[in-house]
Amino acid sequence: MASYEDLTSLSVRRGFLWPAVDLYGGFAGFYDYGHNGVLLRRRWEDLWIETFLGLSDNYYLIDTTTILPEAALQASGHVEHFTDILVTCTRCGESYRGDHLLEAATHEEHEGLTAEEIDTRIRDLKVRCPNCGGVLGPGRPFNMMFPVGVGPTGKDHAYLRPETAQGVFLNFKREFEALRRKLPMGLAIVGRAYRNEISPRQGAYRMREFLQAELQIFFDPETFGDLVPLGELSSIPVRVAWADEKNERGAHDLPAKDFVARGLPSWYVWHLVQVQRFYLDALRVPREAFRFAELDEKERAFYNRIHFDIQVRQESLGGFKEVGGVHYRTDHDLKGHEAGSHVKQSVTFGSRKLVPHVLELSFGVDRNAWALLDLSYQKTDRIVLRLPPRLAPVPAAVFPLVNKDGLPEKAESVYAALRKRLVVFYDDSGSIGRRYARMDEIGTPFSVTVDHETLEGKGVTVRERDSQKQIRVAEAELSGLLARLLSGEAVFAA
RNA sequence: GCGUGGGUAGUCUAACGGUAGGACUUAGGCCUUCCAAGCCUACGACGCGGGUUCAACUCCCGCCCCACGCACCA
Repeated sequence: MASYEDLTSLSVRRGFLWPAVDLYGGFAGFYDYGHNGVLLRRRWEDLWIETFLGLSDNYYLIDTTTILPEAALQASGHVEHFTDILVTCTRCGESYRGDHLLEAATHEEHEGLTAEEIDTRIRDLKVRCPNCGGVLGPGRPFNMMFPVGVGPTGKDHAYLRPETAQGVFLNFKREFEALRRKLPMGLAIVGRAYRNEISPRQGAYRMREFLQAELQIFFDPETFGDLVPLGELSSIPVRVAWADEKNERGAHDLPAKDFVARGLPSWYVWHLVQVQRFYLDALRVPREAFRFAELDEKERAFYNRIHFDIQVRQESLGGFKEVGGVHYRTDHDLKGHEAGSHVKQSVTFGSRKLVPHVLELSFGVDRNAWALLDLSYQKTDRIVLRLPPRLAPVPAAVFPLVNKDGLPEKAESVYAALRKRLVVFYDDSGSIGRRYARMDEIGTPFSVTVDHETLEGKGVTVRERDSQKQIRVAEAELSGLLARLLSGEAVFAA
């Protein structure tokens, strides 16, 4: 159980993350990572890459620019759909989306109007503030994308990318050739994206600059289901909250085949199962703290036909919170870029000529890192981060039991040998108990102590974080055993 | 963006219109044969800017930042 304050305090004290630029009073929506935060995040990324690129031998990582010219984001639909005209009441100060006000007054769609057009219609229709009846002020455009002036004149309009996905779509044809024209093809990016959030909140949850890990899978909708057959997965229970249950606190289990019975494509359900495995088995998220949440048509982004959020229940954020999503984007993006660029995006695969469809597995890296901190946090007489061993920033530490009798020298040589294979931390300050406690706070699963018996050739002790129990291990077997404990090949048995 | 509450060492917290105190942490030392022990020492703070005042951490104004509620979240 971790309160928001518990986690921010620990994060700052132990070098995970904190508000950016706090030297100058802070910068809302931006966070910096310290040494342990970066290690945690990178271990999550490694596991993500291993898991999701491992779904096929034709899935790869690419890397693309974070600044995109207006034309590309026009074609993707972001320039239009990302800009809202906001209107503020001059009396009570409430803000509204101009198109929503007009829609309520006329029951007609008013998409894509300029601020001036909205002002004119509000005046003509005598629309007043729905809250207090006051006079509405002038409309002003608000774009969720950060504009960037490129070149000496700044006249070449560009934006910081609002999602990594567009970088993949822009490179689809290049990679389809380079990867020798095979479907399905998966292209992933782990990189930064930027959104000018109106009010960033809750630490790493809603930021203006954040890390995404996204895999775009290009496939032929006619055959994809045969390539990833549900088979024995069809009876696997999947945690879900349907759109009409989204406000409920929990979720229920439903066999995968029942999702298909409800009309979802079997290949989509197959990927839900894989994502759930990643959370439950690899990240060790407790079953009751995980769920997919269905989004109905009103909640979905303009490009998604099927959309389930991936949610993790976090005490510090007040319940289930989105950490990712599984999005069926159809051929929306490639068709959009085909129309915008006048470059054909259709390809020939087998006997079919088609514009491939896209399934997007999208994850917020910062949100996932935060969720891990939240779920791992345990406070009794001391604080312990019960991270899965593989995700711990520092997997092992080495201490001399006392600083005399040649123990520090021996411990340093054990440390020197271990660090050739692992990230290890050496500490000889304070009492032995204090050193264990320090490692517990950053989630280090195993601590090695050199004592007097070590000098007699009786090996070292290995202490496990969660049980505080110890086993004695011969020096020659130490690094091999630690490696097996971390990978999960061996279990700690005291 | 609106409203409410708030901002004092790394963390948690106290007080005051006149020398900003403690606890924990950290570093060094003594001691120590396994879970934040004890003793000594040291480092370290009033979010930023302006105003009032002989004097402002304290009062006033503006800004920044944080939490919560509303709105927003393609």
